[in-house]
Amino acid sequence: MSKIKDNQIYIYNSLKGEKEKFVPVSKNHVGIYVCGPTVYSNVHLGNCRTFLSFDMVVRYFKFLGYKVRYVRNITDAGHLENDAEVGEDKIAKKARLEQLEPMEIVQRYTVDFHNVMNSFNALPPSIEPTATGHLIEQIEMIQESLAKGLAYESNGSVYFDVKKYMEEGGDYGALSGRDVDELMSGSRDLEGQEEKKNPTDFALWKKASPAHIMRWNSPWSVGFPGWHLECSVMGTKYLGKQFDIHGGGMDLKFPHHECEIAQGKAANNVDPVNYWMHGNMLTLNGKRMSKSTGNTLLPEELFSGKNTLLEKAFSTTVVRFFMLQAHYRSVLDFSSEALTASEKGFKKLMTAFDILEKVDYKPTSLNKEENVLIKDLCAACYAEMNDDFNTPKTIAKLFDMVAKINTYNEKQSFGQLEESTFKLLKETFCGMISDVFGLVADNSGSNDTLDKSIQLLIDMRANAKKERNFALSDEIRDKLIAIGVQLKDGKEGTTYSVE
RNA sequence: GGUCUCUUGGCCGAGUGGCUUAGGCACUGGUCUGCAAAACCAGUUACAGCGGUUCGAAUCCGCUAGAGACCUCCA
Repeated sequence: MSKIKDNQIYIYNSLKGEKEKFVPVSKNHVGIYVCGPTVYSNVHLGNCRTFLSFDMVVRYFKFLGYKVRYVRNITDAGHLENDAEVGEDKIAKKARLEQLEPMEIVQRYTVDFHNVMNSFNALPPSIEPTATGHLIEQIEMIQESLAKGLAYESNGSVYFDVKKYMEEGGDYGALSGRDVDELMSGSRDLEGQEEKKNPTDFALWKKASPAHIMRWNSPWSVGFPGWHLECSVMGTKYLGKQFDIHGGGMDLKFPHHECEIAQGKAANNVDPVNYWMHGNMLTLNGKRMSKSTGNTLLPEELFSGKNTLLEKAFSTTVVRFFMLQAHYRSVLDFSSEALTASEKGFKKLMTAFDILEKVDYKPTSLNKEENVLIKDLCAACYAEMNDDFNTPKTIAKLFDMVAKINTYNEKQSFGQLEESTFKLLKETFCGMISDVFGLVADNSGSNDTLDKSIQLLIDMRANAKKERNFALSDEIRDKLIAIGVQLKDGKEGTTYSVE
């Protein structure tokens, strides 16, 4: 519990445009809502970045001892498409093309999404609600807005009245820095526009066209809920009318999150969210990954290496580490070269991790300087994380620790640290890597049999060296490296690592 | 067209008024080794351009150039 007290987190609040002291609604508890995927196709790496960013955020809160309720929705209905078949549900379109039930599509890609998230070692949310599972609540929220005069019905559809909302003290545009008057004049001509009082008004309920397969009954028409409603409904239902953190990708800031604020405020007379967090985009070839433009990379292509952009296959853990090396609010460009560099650094980090996990601590005479240095490094890790989850800076500190760990290991001098300092080092270093960053060593290739086999070869090589039979000892070393096993000669004997 | 953001060394990527040598990768030298690798130590390369504010600016302001995001479904 004291860890919470010792670590005051500052969060960059998109709503205010600055870092703010994090004070939860309920002491030692965090309620966080993250906009989940629209399940009409495979999630790509760009989608993954956002979810992994917030996975790190949730993990850090938990690491400090907060009780976290993490809600991340599945959007399985309601998003409109803006090409030839305007007004049609994305999911419905795909369903017809593939001659499948809409829910079959939803099921397939939900499963895919879960598999991908698992492979990245992302923690599952506490609640993963679906839009279709909350239609009653959505209809109720529309009714509330209508009752308050902040929404109006038009031709079977219901729209949110932004102008009225502004007149009653609303601040539509505050999150995304937009001027409502400009939006009123600058909006494009979209289908259904004539039903609206003003171009900025957005749909709460849409009457379904005959081609629209996903449809439900409502007091106004057979149709489907508006694009922004589900998050408002599910966020407040599970986290309260005013909750701590709402996260999502930068691209959702406008209009999605702007509308969410308006809906929430209209329904409950309070700002629904205290801290808005927006993760930045993962780019490919300098441009944002996007389903609609096809500029994407799928996780499975990464693991198999089957993409012209990739020189080789990469593991999920390396990709995760790569992403953590950049701050979540910065654009990150994906490239094979950058990933290769990360992979090498990651291995170095994990080697030190293994050393620390296995080392036997025996106190010797105290080295005050080193003792203080380690304590400072540990404190710095927390300080960097507390500063708007600055993972790249935290990682820089971890690498400083790597140098220390390696030196201590080589000189067998962990004992020069106080026992409490050693424990702190282990807890901080290993805790940040595995608990907060969710990084796990790739031990896929190693097991007991392998370990014994390689140990046998190490012994044989040692004997060959003793007899100065370097041809044999080098052959063992070189052939092992060709297989992917690297021998490491140290003062205390030879160890190995598996590629 | 409107709104906004970014431009850091060979590459990735932090930083934000005066020592951060950020860190990683790569490279160079050294220690270790039978030779290597690994590890450690040391070192090199920088703040898009121009002008301004300031005792001092990569960091603040302005202009120019380039890139990107949002304005429409999108993490």
